[in-house]
Amino acid sequence: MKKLLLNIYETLHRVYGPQHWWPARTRFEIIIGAILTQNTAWSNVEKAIANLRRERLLTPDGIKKTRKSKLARLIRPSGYYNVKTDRLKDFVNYFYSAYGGSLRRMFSCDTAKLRRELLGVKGLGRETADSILLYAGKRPVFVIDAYTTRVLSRHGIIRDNDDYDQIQSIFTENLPADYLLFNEYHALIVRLSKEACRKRPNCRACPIADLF
DNA sequence: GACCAGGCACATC
DNA sequence: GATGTGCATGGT
Repeated sequence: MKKLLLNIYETLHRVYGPQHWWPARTRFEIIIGAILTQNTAWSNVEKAIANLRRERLLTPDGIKKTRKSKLARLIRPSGYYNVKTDRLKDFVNYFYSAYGGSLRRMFSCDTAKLRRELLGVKGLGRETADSILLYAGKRPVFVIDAYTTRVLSRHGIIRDNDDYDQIQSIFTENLPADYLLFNEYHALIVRLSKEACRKRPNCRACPIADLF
């Protein structure tokens, strides 16, 4: 499995090149994006992010001080806007009460402790917490999302009923705990899934098909 | 007009 | 622990 996973990574990296993830300007923007993209197409999240940026609210203080009704209006394009407004508020409430709104302080925490804390915030599940840890915190935590599950399932590496932790352990038990590797690997999986592995798979365009 | 998209909380069994 | 449901927009 170790060899297979590295082969997949090397092949994807050779074919697609570095992906430069996460698509965001700041660490805080990564966190906002991670929440807004829950079960939502990224193109819709971009519109919401652009609205927040235009209003100069893409900051902890901006989210904290803005009324829910206004936040909801601005993030409307990303869908589930009432739910997500509460999630943004819940996150910044935690962020201020635990770390005084300082990303540097939050990310000076031990990874396991911070993950437990993030999972304790309503609205942050495993994927969102892990995305924050990996892409904003630069921690070697592998993110399992719909793309990852789809690719692994289609190539027979997992079964359909494997849960998040089981899938994640395939990566963490077989790869070195390297932030840059986990970042690039996950981004490449997303790229592969979009290019060749959608609902109607184009397996002839799949660069890793020969590795199995 | 159906179907899909980088989840999650909550109720119920 | 497993399963079902609500949340909502914009692109194909």
